[in-house]
Amino acid sequence: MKPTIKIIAKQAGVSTATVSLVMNERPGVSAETRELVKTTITELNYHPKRSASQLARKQTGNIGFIIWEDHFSEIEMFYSQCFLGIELASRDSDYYILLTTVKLDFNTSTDLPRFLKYGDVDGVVLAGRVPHNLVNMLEKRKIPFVLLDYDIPGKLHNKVLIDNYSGGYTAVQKLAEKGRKNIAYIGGSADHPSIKERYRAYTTAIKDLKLNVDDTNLDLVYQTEPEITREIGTEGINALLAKNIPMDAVFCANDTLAIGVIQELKRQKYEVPQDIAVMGFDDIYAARFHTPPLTTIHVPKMDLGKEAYKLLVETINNPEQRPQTRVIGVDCICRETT
Amino acid sequence: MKPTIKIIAKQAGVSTATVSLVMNERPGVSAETRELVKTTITELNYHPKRSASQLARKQTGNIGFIIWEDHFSEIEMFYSQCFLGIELASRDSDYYILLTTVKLDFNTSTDLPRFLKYGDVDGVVLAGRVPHNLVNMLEKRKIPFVLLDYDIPGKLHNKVLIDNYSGGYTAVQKLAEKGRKNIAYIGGSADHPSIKERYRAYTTAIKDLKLNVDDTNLDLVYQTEPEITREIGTEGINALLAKNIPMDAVFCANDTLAIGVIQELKRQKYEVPQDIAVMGFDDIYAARFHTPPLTTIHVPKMDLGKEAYKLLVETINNPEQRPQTRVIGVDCICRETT
DNA sequence: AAAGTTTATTAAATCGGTTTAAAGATATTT
DNA sequence: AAATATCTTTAAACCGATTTAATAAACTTT
Repeated sequence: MKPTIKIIAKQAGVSTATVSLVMNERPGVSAETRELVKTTITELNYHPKRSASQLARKQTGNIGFIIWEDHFSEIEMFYSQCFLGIELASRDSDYYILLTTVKLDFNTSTDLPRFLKYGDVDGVVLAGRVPHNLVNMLEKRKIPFVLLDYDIPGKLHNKVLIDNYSGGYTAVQKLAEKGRKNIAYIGGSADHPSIKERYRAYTTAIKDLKLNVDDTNLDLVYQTEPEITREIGTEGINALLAKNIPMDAVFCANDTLAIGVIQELKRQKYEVPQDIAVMGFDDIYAARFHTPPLTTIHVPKMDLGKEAYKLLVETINNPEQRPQTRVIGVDCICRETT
Repeated sequence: MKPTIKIIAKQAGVSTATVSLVMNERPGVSAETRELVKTTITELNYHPKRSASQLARKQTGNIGFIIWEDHFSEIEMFYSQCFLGIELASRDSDYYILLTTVKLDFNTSTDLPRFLKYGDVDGVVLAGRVPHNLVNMLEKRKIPFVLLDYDIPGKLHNKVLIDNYSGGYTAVQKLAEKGRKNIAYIGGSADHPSIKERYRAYTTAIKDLKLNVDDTNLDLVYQTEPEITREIGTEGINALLAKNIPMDAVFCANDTLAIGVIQELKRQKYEVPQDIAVMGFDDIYAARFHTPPLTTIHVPKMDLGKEAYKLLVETINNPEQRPQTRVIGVDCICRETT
């Protein structure tokens, strides 16, 4: 039988109250007693039962992680890595992470994740694009939450963002450093805040660095609405090539696009990077193992998760704290496509 | 304030015991009382508190999902999909799934997942290749568990497997139906039980169907130990081409390899499928969107997870049940590489 | 040395369910 | 009609922690 707090108390010759105080590192216990209790705890290998302490504390000890179904299944591991960062960070705390997916066309009353319906979490991390009505609902119900790599413009929320702007700027800068003069941009999901920022950085950098002088109309840009896939990359590069404007580099809004672009360029016998350099964004797993290995803006996904976790826990412990925005820096990893 | 069982009892004019009996669908309550209690429960939107019922029931209400770190991060979503199947299946039960990763060189005493160390799960699903000492430990501690897509030869465990053999056989059969006579095999991770089975099916089918007659030494095989990557595919196809044996099709032990193979074939100006047909295995997300779309053996990953979940819950509820093996069927999805 | 503080300790209530055992009500047998 | 069996219902114990409020002990003041 696993030991309980009573066993420990009896064994150490103190009350359960004292044991509890020691376990939770709270004052009001003499040094000797504290020591005594601690050794008994380790001797008997005692671990307090979660359900009991949760019941008494009126906490659940769980954190929810919500992600759009398609994102978890289909995009190349980006958010899974964020999840892993959270899971890792949670390991030296008392929280467990409950992962669930939602559909984007989701109905607050019928599709609500179980752990929200039954109040089984103390807070929630929302990864990537999530239903706005879900966010509103959390706000209304005053459930602590953090947006991870997502932003609802005009709303003040806790959020952890990638430094998309500086990443985009660096990307263009690096290409310029390598001597590229006519740098194109290919982006999908133009409505996603992150992608918007990357594009904004691109245009600014182009101007600042006085690039694309042959192209006064900023015509080296291909953007579409749909989700980002390799096919959009293929489509995009073809559209740009068709314009017959000088172009010696492409900055892609993410790696998946970039891989699609390179594939198509290779098919059409362009040499990468000799003829056209390609820069991605995200540094997904495939980027490193691509042939040739993709130069890209590295996003520390685990760190994103870690930071979201930290921010959430702070918010849980301090509900009155004003919503915060934390920005995670990125850097360029030069591989062989530039 | 959220209603408690007491509130419900008072509201319905019965005891908490009765409410509990009704909630858990247990006998000993008259039809009218049952009805009355049920309506009060829905009226007040009552949900029993997990921690309280867990404490009383001496259960945790959690199921652990353990996966090798590298598998979760790097292999193309295979096990993430299995996880999703489990998560989905768990939704209409009372279990929550706790996902964690372990390193393969893992030490039972220092690296034990938290939920095992503290006894916070009622059972565990182990996905893919996992440390054997972990399995032994679960066995010793009599914690219910199910292996998902893994098998420790010579040991009797609960496990859910892919029908690798029939999948492999079908693969060869389909290629033969398309008129292919010299079918090669490329496989990595030769020590993985699943891969072994696929290879066994290949050799048997080749014999049964009297293929590869030009090659009496079964020399159209490339196998290596390391993890499966696209690069191994490239390596493999080159090794086979170098042999200069007639070859009009390649069956790859999984899709990742297959994609590597196709990439290399294209680079070397072979036409797929005209010159060489390529068949994969797994039907990963990328297979569908590959150019050309990959013909492959579809593995219903969500169903794998679902079945593992069902089996685990059965085992939890009936610990004396003998270990079971459940095999999940597969089928060939013909796309454009054959 | 008595009174007042401060510190250490614990008895007992509490969290919100489940379950056992006993009582109460009904139905059945003799 | 009394005795027995069956079905409903519930009081109270229990699960294993936390926390409050009271007590006991040690330390300061005057």
